[in-house]
Amino acid sequence: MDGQGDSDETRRGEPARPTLKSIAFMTGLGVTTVSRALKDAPEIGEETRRRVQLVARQVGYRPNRAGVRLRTGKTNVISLVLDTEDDVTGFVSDIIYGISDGIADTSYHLVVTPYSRRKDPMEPIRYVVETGSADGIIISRTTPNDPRVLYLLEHGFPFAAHGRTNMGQAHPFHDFDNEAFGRMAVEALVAKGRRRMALLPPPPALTYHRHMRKGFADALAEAGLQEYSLGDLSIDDSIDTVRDRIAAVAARSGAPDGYVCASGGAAFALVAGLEAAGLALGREVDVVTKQSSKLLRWFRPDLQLVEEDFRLAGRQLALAVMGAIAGKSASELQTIAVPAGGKPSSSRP
Amino acid sequence: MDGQGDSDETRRGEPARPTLKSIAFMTGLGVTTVSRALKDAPEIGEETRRRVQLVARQVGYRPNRAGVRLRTGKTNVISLVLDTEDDVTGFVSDIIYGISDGIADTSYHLVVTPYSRRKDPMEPIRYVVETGSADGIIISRTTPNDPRVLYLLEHGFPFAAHGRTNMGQAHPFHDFDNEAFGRMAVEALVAKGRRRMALLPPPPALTYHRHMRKGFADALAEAGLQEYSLGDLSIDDSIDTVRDRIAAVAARSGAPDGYVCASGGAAFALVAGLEAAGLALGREVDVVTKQSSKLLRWFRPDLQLVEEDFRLAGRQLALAVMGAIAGKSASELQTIAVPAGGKPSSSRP
DNA sequence: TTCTCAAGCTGTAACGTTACAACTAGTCGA
DNA sequence: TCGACTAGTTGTAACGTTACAGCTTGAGAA
Repeated sequence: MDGQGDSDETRRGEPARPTLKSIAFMTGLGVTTVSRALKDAPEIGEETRRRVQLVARQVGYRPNRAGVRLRTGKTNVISLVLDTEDDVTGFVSDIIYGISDGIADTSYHLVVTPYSRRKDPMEPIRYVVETGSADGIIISRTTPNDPRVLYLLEHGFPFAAHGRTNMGQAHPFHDFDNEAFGRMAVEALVAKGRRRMALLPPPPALTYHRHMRKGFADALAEAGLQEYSLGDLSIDDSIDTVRDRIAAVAARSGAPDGYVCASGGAAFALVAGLEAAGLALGREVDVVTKQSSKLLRWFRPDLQLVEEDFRLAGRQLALAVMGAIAGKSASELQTIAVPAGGKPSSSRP
Repeated sequence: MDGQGDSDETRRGEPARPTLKSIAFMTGLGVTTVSRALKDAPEIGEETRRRVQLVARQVGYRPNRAGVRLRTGKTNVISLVLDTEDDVTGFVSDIIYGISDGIADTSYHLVVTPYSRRKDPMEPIRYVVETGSADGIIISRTTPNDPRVLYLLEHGFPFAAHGRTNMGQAHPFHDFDNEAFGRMAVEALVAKGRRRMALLPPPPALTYHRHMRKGFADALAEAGLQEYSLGDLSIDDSIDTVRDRIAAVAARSGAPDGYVCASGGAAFALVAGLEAAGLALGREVDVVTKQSSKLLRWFRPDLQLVEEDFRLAGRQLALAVMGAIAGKSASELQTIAVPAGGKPSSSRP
């Protein structure tokens, strides 16, 4: 509609969206004044400010994001970088809802930027930073020496990591206390009289593998027990792999009688493997697992569950990135969620 | 960095992002020519076009989204409007991955716009349309007379619905053939010798409730059977509600011996209810359910499963919105996924 | 030679916003 | 009376892009 002058109607008869210009016209002020008045700049007169804000509210003024972004570089976007191979258990949706919750009542939008683990994990990060398509990034599957974290720190780009690193540089993160989980899981098994403990851990590349393993190992040591190793098996292996490997292990003599499982999804496979070997939960063997979906509780009542709240994680991550964008120091933007309740619980009375 | 002239470095020493202007300078051409050359406009000379495109590729030119958006109104954004109360089973992540897949290699970004079912479902729709913050919208939980669809049609705003409507107006959608599911579920139960069938349906407000109910009813009629009604129970009820109500029903004499369940999440609760009443799957009773997560198959091997592919749904929805944005007619943008395999399958050999 | 036309290229303005430098009017002190 | 100052307001330019209306050049027709 170039050169059609200051019509306030578009072709289809919708009222044109109000701009600073139209508010300036209505109030008889200059565009600059209106802009400043709306953001409570100090050099605007009290009455003018109120008048402008009243009119703006009346006509439903919403700043044009493209205009702001072009002029200031501020995108009002947070980019969630996701691994699309992930997520057997569907915790991603909870994280998304959590983030949405965290950015509600702010001007931020959430953009989902996917990548495939099998391709280059740096690719989406570089894209966002180079094109400036977001003000901040949320990453997950954090590793101890994460190249994405390094890159983002080097470029001074605001971000928050789901999980910690081990690189000697502070950065915003939210994490679940997997060390505490590992410890309390073992303690619960010990309390049930189990002695031969195995851990089905997260993949070794991820930082929280170490946390969980430490909690697990510490508690074992305290109880004077040895770990029964499952080799390189991890919750990232396919469901069928986990089931078959566990079935094989469980059939041996001296097999574990207590399992700690790092994810709800893998717990299904783990239990299936145990049962394939003829073992019954709560009889020959016990399992403690983190649960993300509520469904696990219906799967086997004898499973010992520790809740991990991914909505909370999403909310915390949102707050952390926004803090980083606002320039807060990293040390203020680090949170760790402790496992709820203190004791794993089963749904068997 | 206003008024600093044509420096090609930013303060932090990063090379400035190339713009049309910088490419124009490098090639010695005008900005307009470069713009036209990059989009293969016909009035540009063959050699010039190639030269410009070469340089652009070399320097890694990416059009500035804010610039395009401000000038043309094109946002290159697709908005997925999600109900944050939803999703016990976590299928949302699969839809998101599917959409991501569908928009890969296009210039579209995916923005997640959440709302709460308990608040106004129109709110996010109006927001997107009024602020023009996306080129197209994907909605789910479609109802037969969906006010969102009406609004979007009236405003000529491109969208795709996950699920059909019944409003006598064609629009883009993707749907799962729930009628076929209902029918084949009953047939599978009949084949197992079950006679007293109950349906645990989607909430009555959603369109696919009717589809599933029709398939269910038709197959019942063909087999000369009557439905055992579960009253107003639906898969949107809480897990505990479903379990308790099913347990109560199952304890009656003449209780159903065959159940059709509309969602994987609810199946957990349904089975829990049956077992609480002392019934065993595959013995006194059989259950056919749609599965979204792969996990259901490990829950009870005797469950009869019909796979619904939500990644596919996401991909189709993405194609449908993009088609709508491109101005294709609605009739070309309607797809229905048929249940795979033809027969519900259990993991019991 | 002049005119017309097409091909190829260019400059200007505008989208909505904000940084910046300026301007106006009024107040106050000397 | 003047100058200095402050509070409040303003216009201009620019962010990167594209629509549009030109411009230039050379070829071909008359």
